Amino acid sequence: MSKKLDPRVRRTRQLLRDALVELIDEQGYEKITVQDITQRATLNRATFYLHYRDKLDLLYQSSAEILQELVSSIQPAVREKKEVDLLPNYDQPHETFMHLFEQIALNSKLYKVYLTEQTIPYFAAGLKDIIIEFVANGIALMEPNDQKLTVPRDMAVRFYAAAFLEVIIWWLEHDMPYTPKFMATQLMHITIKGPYMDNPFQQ
Amino acid sequence: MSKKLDPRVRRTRQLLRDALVELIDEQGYEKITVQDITQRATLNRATFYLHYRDKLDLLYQSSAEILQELVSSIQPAVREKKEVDLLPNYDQPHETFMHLFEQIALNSKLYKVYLTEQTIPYFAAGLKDIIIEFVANGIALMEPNDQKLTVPRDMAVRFYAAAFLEVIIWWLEHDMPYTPKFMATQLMHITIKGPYMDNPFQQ
DNA sequence: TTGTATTATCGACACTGTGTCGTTAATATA
DNA sequence: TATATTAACGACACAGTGTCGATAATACAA
Repeated sequence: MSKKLDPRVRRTRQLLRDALVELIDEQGYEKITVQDITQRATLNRATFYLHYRDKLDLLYQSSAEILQELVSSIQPAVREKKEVDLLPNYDQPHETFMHLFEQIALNSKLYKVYLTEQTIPYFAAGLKDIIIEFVANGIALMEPNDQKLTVPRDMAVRFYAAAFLEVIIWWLEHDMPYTPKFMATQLMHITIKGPYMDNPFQQ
Repeated sequence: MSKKLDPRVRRTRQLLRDALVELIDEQGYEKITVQDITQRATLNRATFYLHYRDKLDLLYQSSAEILQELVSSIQPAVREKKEVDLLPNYDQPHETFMHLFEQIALNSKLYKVYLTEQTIPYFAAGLKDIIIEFVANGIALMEPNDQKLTVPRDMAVRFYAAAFLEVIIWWLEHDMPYTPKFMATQLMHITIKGPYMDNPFQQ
């Protein structure tokens, strides 16, 4: 991944990406101009165009890189586990989602800004796609038979993926009041039992 | 609501709003300029500024109006019902959500464009807020005691609201393959029973 | 340590889109 | 039909964009 890239180039790109996050946090994505970004990064505006096509391109590349790191950090941890350990268990947090929360906590400033700023394209959608993968795998492992699902499979996958993403955003908006382990456990609880402790509708 | 507004003004605003939806569908929100919008609406660019501050203002006002219509159309239908009829039931679709799907179907072109275009600010968030209200009311009616919820109340509310919104988007993306009644029933199923017909974790 | 290739800086340019004039034309309603 | 309201139109200064060519700085290899 990290080729022998000129340190100056890495420095310049990092400055631009940091400036972008800061400015989005302060003013919102829409209001920002390339001029603003290069000014904050203490770089010449022409330098920006040596690295990115426009403001959106900078956002896309930053997002893709962050999300790639997220996936890379979770895959190996999960591969070590045996399949049986990945099955949901009411009192044990799911490994994948625990790692997900942990990794996000390491970059919480960026995730919070990118996920809560309403005008940011791509990032939330990209993260949702990643979670969709996880959820699809989890449901497939638990129940491969479509007939034994309460609703169409892809509807269920989208349902839980969006719900999980929302809980992540909730957690960031509240400045991470619980540990990743606790959060992953909570997801397990609500997914398995639903919202109510005593559910009169369950057989 | 509808004051004695000059017909020409209503016509102009409608032209601008229709042009906005069309152009977002064709090119995406970010690429569109005020010039594009007025050209499509066959209006002078200066006329635009007599009604809206900028592109975002047009989007906000259109969104707010559509969402206001949605809420207005659901409230009276629900008020007629007795409280007991609003409690969830496994084989009956929830009234509120059935009306929600029906109302969205009446304006499906706009909802589809506004909800699936990733770069549109506000609209999805606004609809989510509305659904949050419905969900919060539903859970409060079903279980007023916080101790008897599996997770913190506001976490559960956000969880299901985001999940419901995602199912609406799924439905629109697939060009409404099921009736509103069927969709509302499906939501009831997955919310009450979870994704699996036979759930070994339920007491 | 020095030479060379790469990258950043700088000032300038044409271009697009914005927001706002003042004037003139069109039109809804009384 | 009169009149008040709104739209159309052309013009303007301005902000931001994307791209030049020339010059300066710097990383890295010999």
